Amino acid sequence: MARWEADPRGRLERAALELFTERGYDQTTVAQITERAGLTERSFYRHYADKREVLFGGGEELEKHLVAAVGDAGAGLAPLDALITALQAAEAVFRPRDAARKRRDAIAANPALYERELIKLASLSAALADTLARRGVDARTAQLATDMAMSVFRLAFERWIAEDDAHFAALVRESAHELRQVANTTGSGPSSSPTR
Amino acid sequence: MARWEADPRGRLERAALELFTERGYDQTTVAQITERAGLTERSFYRHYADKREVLFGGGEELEKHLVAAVGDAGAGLAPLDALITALQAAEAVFRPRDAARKRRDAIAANPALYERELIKLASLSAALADTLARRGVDARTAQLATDMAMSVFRLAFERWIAEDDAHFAALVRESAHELRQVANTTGSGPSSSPTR
DNA sequence: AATGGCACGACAGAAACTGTCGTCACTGAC
DNA sequence: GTCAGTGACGACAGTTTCTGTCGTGCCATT
Repeated sequence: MARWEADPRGRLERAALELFTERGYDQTTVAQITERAGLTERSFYRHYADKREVLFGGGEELEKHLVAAVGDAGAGLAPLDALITALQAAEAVFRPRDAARKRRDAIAANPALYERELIKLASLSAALADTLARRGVDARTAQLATDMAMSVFRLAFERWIAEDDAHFAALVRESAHELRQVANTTGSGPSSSPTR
Repeated sequence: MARWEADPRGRLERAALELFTERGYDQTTVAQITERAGLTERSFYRHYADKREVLFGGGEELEKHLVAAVGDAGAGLAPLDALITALQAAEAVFRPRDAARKRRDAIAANPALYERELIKLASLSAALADTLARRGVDARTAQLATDMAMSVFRLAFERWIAEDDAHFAALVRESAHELRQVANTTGSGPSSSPTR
């Protein structure tokens, strides 16, 4: 017989999301989370660097997945095209929509959690730009392309969460198309009609 | 005679930047900052919501300045053009280059500070997008245009800090030009030659 | 059966932050 | 001139987050 219950991280993450939803992030202490999950406060910090981190367990998985996808798609495509292509495969590592929604609501309700969300996205962005750079793309070009791709990603993800039967890849394509329109609608740039 | 020394915020911010530079953010306590600035720990939290905030005093000023500039430039320009035009006036509210450099180094050396930097930029981004939206720009278009403008801003600011006699407005124009090139270099978009 | 690794509990403590109350220079009304 | 605010601060206690350290018992390897 095992000395402790299984899957401590899963228990902590579920307990945390419940409590954050019930009473808010600030009003729940780490002691309450660990009490509900059935371990001690000290053990919480063995699994997570700080209190916020308990909501961001899947971040590395998404990063690895997208970095690999950019590697695959990178062949003959322009940097932004490679990124947009890779993004379309992201839905595979998303949480179920309702869990993603609860998590999003908790983050939106608390600036400290939003800060953490931002640095996770920045880390993802840096990893993608680095992947492009390793494939010979100029550093500034990689940065600009990745920033645009992340803008598309955020927009598509918001819409994916909001619309019950949305298909993420389609939202990515639509958003990327809109982004290119916005980039080109200008007095000084090419006045060609948008992509079709 | 005044009961207390003048400019407590200025003293706190200078003391904090000194200490962060000398021994790092994590290794300096709020008590040390307030001791050097000549007041108590409790008063620190009357001026700043938390320890990190002491490095981000000028954020509101930049935000107001840019929001106003977008309002002025908004007339007949496309959203992204209005933002890029506004950004070119940002240097007026920058700190001296050496102070900006120290601040940047402290932020780059500490993830917690970088998180705060990101949420400040996100707040600026939201304010700019809101300004566009108030002028009748579609919400998604405003978001995409603002994200691209912020990408240009970050890139231009990095270069402004790195190069001793750089002119910010010129860096903004160059970076915006590069961004449009990257957006257009694609198999599906317009294949016209870049802006000149 | 001995060995070491690993995940956790138990405990102590530093540092970040908050609540509350008292103090005193300054301000404006009278 | 005086006298009740007001505002900025000090003093102090308390909570919560986070860290350091050590001990314990299950488990796998040999």
